[in-house]
Amino acid sequence: MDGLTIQEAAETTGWSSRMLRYVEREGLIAPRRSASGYRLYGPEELQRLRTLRELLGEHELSLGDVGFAQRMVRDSDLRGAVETWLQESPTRPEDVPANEWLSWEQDKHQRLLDAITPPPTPVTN
Amino acid sequence: MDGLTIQEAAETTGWSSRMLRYVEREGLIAPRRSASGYRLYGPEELQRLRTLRELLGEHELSLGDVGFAQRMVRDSDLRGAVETWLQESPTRPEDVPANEWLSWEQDKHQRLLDAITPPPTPVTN
DNA sequence: CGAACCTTGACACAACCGTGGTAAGGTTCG
DNA sequence: CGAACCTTACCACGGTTGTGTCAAGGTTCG
Repeated sequence: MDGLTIQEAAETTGWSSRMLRYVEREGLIAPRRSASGYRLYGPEELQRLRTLRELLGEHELSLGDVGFAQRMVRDSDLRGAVETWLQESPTRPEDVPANEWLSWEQDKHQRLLDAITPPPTPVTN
Repeated sequence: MDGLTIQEAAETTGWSSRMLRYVEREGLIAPRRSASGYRLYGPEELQRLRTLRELLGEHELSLGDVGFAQRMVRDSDLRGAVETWLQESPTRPEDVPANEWLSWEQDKHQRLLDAITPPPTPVTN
């Protein structure tokens, strides 16, 4: 069995083994399994666990938040919907198809610029 | 007083007035106030409330999730940190501290030796 | 003026979150 | 073999979410 067991991983990352299972159930870090079902944490998972810990500590966010961010990265449909809503204050109908999330990164400045120049759009109720 | 009061807004948007206050406390939609402190919902807020309702209905997410997405849009520091973590999945052995590698390599051979005599145990939990 | 609103604050409550523990049973390994 | 792990599943418990309701007091407007 190469890879650390859950308890060993817990000790080197600062999580409890209980939380390691929880993190996995949240869809964030799922180590591979041995033939008999034991979780086996490799260096990569250990590193991610540490940085995850750091991330949670530095900003005010929850595992659920990170899980949600991940969902948005993977589900472009969801991401598009949320992004669209967030930018909807200045209300504009036709919008970019919101492709991959990288466009989010690359376009962010443009989008911000767009967002602060709102065309006065009266909505008919 | 131009603008709908909270109850009127509730009726046209499908939220309860209670939830309208809650949505506001979540930082999502804050209508302007009259001189005496009454919430006054304009067409734009009403529209946003409706689309927010739609968004929550169509995807499996919470007000908190949308609030978090908004935080990420506004706080580029936070967004950067989360994005960085999410992209960190690819294996990068160089990032692993040397001492980590030591214990890793140390155990590896032993673990491998142990692993080459695996009884194919069917896991039946 | 008085009914019908509005405000904030508080109590209530189910459902979930984060976390620990325990139990019953399988796996590893000296 | 037997101690020390591992697995899942469940109980517990304070905290947060989402939602309603009620109270005490201010505002609007016919």
